[in-house]
Amino acid sequence: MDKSKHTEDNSHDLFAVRKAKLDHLREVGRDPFRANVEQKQTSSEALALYVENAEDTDQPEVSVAGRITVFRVMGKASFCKLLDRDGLIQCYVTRDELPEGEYNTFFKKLDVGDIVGVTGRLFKTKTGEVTVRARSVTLVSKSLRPLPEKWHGLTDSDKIYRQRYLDLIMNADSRKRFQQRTAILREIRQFLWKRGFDEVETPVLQSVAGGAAARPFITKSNALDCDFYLRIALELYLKRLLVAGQDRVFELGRVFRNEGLSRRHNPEFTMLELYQAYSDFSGMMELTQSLIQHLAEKVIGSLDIERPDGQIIHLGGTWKTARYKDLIVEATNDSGWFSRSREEKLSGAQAMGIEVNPELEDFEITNDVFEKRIEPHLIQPTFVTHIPKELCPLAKITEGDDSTIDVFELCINGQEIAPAYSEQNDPLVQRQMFEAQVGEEQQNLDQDFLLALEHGMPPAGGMGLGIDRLVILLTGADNIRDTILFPSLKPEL
RNA sequence: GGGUCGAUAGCUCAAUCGGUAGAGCAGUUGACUUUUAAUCAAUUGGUUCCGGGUUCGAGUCCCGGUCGACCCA
Repeated sequence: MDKSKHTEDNSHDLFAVRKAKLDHLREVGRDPFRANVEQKQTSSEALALYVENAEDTDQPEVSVAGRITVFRVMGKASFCKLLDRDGLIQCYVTRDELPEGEYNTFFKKLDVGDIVGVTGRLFKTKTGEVTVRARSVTLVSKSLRPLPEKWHGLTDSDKIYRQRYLDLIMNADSRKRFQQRTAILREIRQFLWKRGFDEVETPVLQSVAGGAAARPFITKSNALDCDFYLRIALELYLKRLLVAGQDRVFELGRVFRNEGLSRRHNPEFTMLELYQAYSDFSGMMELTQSLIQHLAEKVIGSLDIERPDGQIIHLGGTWKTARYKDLIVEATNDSGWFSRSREEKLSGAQAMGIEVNPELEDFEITNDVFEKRIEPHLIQPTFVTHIPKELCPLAKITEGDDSTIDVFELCINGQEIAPAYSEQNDPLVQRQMFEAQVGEEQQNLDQDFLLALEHGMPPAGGMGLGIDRLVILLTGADNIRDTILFPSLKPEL
């Protein structure tokens, strides 16, 4: 994009007009970028300093800084609004209150988008808006590109994602959502620190991508002359730390899955995984519920969350639990479902209108029923328990029922958001489960992890929480891309 | 991967049946010392996503491609 072409009349060329203004500033000895300015207050801090019912001359002086987003020149007086990290503040600028000549030769030539510092006393306009009466305006960064239109803002979804900075400048909703995401991450850490968990960092580059069933990204180390996988889960390294004696650990980090993109999937996404020795899946149930309730109260300020469709999700109280098998029996209306043959399940699922890959294993057909006919309807928080052992090789078998494992999947908002287990710590059983899972592909078996387990891992509860889906839930977003600052997109050219 | 829809000025959008590409905002010039999408007057600005084709004539129809959104897998 070359916007710097020169023509006779370039008043239509917004870049050229601003570049000419920039050149002029340099000619008269003002550096349009280098000068800094002291920001003594943010917009909201400044507004809070206003003294009600006091004379204008008794109001405090403030120094604010930010990007001009509104610019109204009305002859010898002007209003502009500055956007900073807290929001907007209005400034009132007049010819007579700026230093001699500044108003006409400098201030009026500023543009929407420029970043300035403004100092002056507060006052209230006749429409009641607390405003800074400027006695000085300092340009600290000239903007060479126009901002999107002020009323409609930026709506082109492609531009919103590719030029997120414009979205964040223009759309207060978007700013708020990402501030909430930041607050969620902060409050997760606060919550876990209080419970004695330590935050750790484990490898992103792994020679075996384990801990989940997903296709990894592959990359290459030049120095070590070998391939690495980008991690698909955090689990196997965190459990090594349980072996090491770190009884309460968590990691909050990016994982990568080389699979499709959708409203609910981004190739890189953020996971919380935590492990607590001498706990189990029921301990995790308490922790998960408390954590999410804490986040809702602290960040959103309510335990009732409204979805984009208006439905309310109630996060208060003790959440419902339901056994996987009971949900399946209810959905299929077949109390004998689990004793049916593979072929009977296949035709049963098809009779429910589910497109099933006929190659699928017995338990996979059942899980298709779960994912397509049950999970989407679990809007209110529900712990789904006693899940078939085939679905997760890393958890302990339920005592008294060797077909299920000590697990829950927390479903909210129609999607799985957090699985938790009583972690498998029998190295021999773990090896069998792994071997059954990887089949012939022995290179996908993490021998080093099994070696660690053979040294003895304390019994532990573990939990994984998909942060992006949690943010969708708590902020009422309807798309994962609206919760990720820079979602994965195809290159433009 | 499949289906549907979309891409026109910096931004948000129009453009009838295939017949001179328009508006608002932004920009430029002028007026205006309490505005709130400020107002008033004048005015500039187009590779209609890209490449082919049909046609006297294509933003519009056809074919191929790129990117995106939604739905499905």
